[in-house]
This record gives sequence, C-alpha cells and structure tokens, in this order.
Amino acid sequence: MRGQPTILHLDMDAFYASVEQAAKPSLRGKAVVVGGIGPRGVVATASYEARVFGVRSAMPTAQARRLCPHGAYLVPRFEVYRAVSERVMGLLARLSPLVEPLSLDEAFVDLAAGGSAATAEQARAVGERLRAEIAAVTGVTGSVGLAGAKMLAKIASERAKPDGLVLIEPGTERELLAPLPVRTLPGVGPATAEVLRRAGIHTIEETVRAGQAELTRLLGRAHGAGVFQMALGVDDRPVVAERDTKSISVEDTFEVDMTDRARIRFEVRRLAERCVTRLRAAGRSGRTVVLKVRRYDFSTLTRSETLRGPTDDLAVVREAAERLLEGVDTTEGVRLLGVGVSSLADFTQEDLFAQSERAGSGAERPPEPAATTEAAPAEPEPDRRWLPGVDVTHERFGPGWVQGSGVGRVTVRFERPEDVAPGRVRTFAVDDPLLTRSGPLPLPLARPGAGLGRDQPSGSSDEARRPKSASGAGPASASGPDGRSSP
DNA sequence: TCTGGGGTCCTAGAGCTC
DNA sequence: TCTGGAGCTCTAGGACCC
Repeated sequence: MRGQPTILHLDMDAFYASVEQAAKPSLRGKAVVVGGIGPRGVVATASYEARVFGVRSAMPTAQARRLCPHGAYLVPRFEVYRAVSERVMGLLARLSPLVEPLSLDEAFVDLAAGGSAATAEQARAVGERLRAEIAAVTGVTGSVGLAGAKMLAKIASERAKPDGLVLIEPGTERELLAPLPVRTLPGVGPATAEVLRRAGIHTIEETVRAGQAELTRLLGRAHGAGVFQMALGVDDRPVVAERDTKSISVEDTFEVDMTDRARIRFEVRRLAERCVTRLRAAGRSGRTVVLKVRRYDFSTLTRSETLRGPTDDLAVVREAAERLLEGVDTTEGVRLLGVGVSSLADFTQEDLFAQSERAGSGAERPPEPAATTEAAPAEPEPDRRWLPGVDVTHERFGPGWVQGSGVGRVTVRFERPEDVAPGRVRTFAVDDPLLTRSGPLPLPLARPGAGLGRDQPSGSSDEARRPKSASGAGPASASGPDGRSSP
C-alpha cells in the first residue's frame, strides 16, 4: 500500500531524565523526575525507573511525589539538553538533507532524500547504526521507527521504546493500525477521542468503518477528513527541513493566584519585555500582540490586537499588552499570564509609528528588558535560589549539583559525569560565599572522536530500563515483519 | 489531583469591501 | 439605491503536540 520504509522517526528515551542520569552518576538506575518543582509544577520527563511507580509526563509534580517519594526531583537544564540534542541532530544530518526536528528529542528523517536507504533492509541497517552512534556520542539511548509515512514511523518508534528499533513493512500498515486506539492517530487528543467514544468509535478499525462522512459530521470537515485518512494509513505529509516560526510567546504560572491589579500589570510588563527580548534575538518582528490570561478556575482567555505594521519595539508591545489587560476582569484571581507576538515578519514598519507616538510623550526608545520601572515584588536573588539539579561550584570542593535546600542549608553532591561511582555529599549555608552557580560540565563521549565534547569513556548506563505502559495497543503486528530489534 | 511552557492549526463569528 | 453573497481580515477560543 505504501512505499519503502524510508521515513525514520527518532525519539530519545526519557530524554531529559536520561541526560541527567548521564551527567550525574549518583542518579543512574534511580527514579529521576525532571520538571517544575513548585506547588503548580508538572512533570516534563520521568526516567523509566520512575515510570514503574506510575509517574508520567504532564502529571502534577505533587502527585508524582506521592507516587514516588524517593525519586530525585530536578529542574530542567535546557542548556545541557540543547547541547546533547545538537549532537544528535548532527548525526541525523549525515543521513539526509531532509531532517525535521520536532523538539529537542525527536525528529523525522527522509532517508530516501539522502540516498542512504532504498530498501527495508538498508533502512534497518541505517537505523541500527544511528542508534549505536547516538549512544556512543551522547551516552543516552534513542528509539527508531521506520515506515513509509511519518505517522507510521512515529507509531513504530513508540513501539520500539525503550532503546529499540521497529520497522513497518509495506503492506502491513492497515493490519497493524486496526486494533490500536484512536488516540494513536495524530490529531486525536482527549476531546476528539471523547467525541468518537460517544459515537462508539474506540479503535482505528472502527474509525475506518465509520466512514469519512460520519467523521466529518462528528469532527468537522478538515479534522474529520484528516482523521479518516490517517486511519487508512494514508499520510502524505513530507519531511520538512525548515519550518518558519509563526509566533513567539512567553508565559508564567504563579504559585498563588494574583488579584492585585498593580502586580498583574507589573507581570504583564515584565512578560512583554521577555517576549521582545526573544523576538529580537530571533531577528523577527510581529504585527499581532496577544495577551493570555488563565483565571483562578483554569478558564483561559486571549485578547489580541493587530498593529498597523510589524514591530520589535518594546514600548509598542508593552503598551498593547497593557491595553489588552484593561479589558480583562481579574478580580477573582489570575494563575497564569502570557504575552506573545504573531504575524511575524523579518522587518519592522511599526517603528515609525512607535517613534511618532512616543515623540508626544518625550520618551526615548525604551531600554532593554529588566528596566521595568514599577517596583518589583521581593524575590530571592537568582544565584541564591538553590533549585535541585542546578550546577554549582565550590571553591574548595569543585563542581557539583544541588541535591536539595531548606532551612538555610543547601546540600550539594560533588561528582562529574565521567565518574563511575556516586560523588560525596556536603551541606553548606545557603549564603556560603565559596558556593556559586556554574555552567554544566560536558557529557563524556563513549568513543573518542565520535563527536563534540571530551574524550572520556562514558559512565552512563541504561540498566533497569523498562518499557512504558502500553497505550492500549495490542501486541506487535501479527504479520511479523515489523519485528522489534534491540541490542 | 488539580493541572507548565512554547508552539501550531482549525473553526467560527463579526465587520468590511466589492 | 438597496440587498445579498463572496471573500477577506481580525479576533477569540479550542484542540493538539512535545
């Protein structure tokens, strides 16, 4: 039915947690949870050891702590994850010019475009070689799916997890898809699945049987047709190497709902500054300013304003966000605020308007972010917030990471990624002048010269990895050819 | 139990122009 | 001159993804 399985989907296994385990010898083989650690934090990634206890992505961290109280709870270190991701993407780029990154830990590769695999067996060999190289270069493992279409390749990599490879042979797709739950299909989330469930549709086979007309009636024209095609295994979406950013936004959830209007206005100004910083860093400007407000009851509303031309001017974005806020009732409490800019362009027109508007008030182009004039609420000095997982250096004991803090004390474990045994733990006063925040240590390479970084042998391990709980999927296709291979 | 942050895409209504 | 329809933009919200 489909072409040769030359679409490769790579999905790194429990990526953030695995990187932390590679970087911190004391965490190898342990339950590690990376995510927000505040009262409203959620889990970004849990190691397979933590998943055994029921911890899952997007779960409130408070719930994860109840399920897995002995786990290590760490804040994300995106700087490190980005560096590892760049190594992985570099390996993918050797396979084909058509690499489509979906996130730091996921990407599609069109092997046919790279001429590196024309047959199923060649594709399988390429996939296995890639997995070995990733493990060697990064010390963490990835799972590979191979199929004739993106959707199928993604399903294959999900079935390959953790640390495996699954190839879906042409002609076996329908049989493979039939028993899977509708949630397997891209574009079918909780809401769509509920609509289908109420119509008695639970599996992909039942979705096909319902027919396009019924799906269109249930889900609307575009969505219904799309779901039907996916259920048939028809997915002609190409691998797209370069995707243009459509919007840039920042948002913050507050530990306690805010009702004070001045404080809310202050936060909106601050978010506008952060948003413009990112906008300028990307060399972009935007025409539409969007304010997002999530209220005490979790209801979310957005307000937007389209300017006469694109801008990257802080004052223009900030004033627009404040104007939008004026129309929003916040008296009952706000848990999240966000400011974004969309309708992006590579140039600005609004500056002329902005300058002319400011000319009346005598204002200059506003200074760079952090120049908000309203009084900021008291917050701990950034370097003195010893969040678990962050990198530190002690003048006497060297590099380490924060294991925890409280009652005026901070506990640090001194170890390096290349260490085989866990490092020693010491406790200091939170204001110890010898203790400072520092940058991350580079991960070691398992194979000298295999990529970036240093040439030490890898101390990482993938022991005790267990598969994710099945998402309702039955056993692998009875047709056999999509057999899993794993080292 | 109580739900992050950063995105994309789709739908639908209102208002406007032709 | 009035009216209806098509097509467009803007706005808001919802769903989904990682």
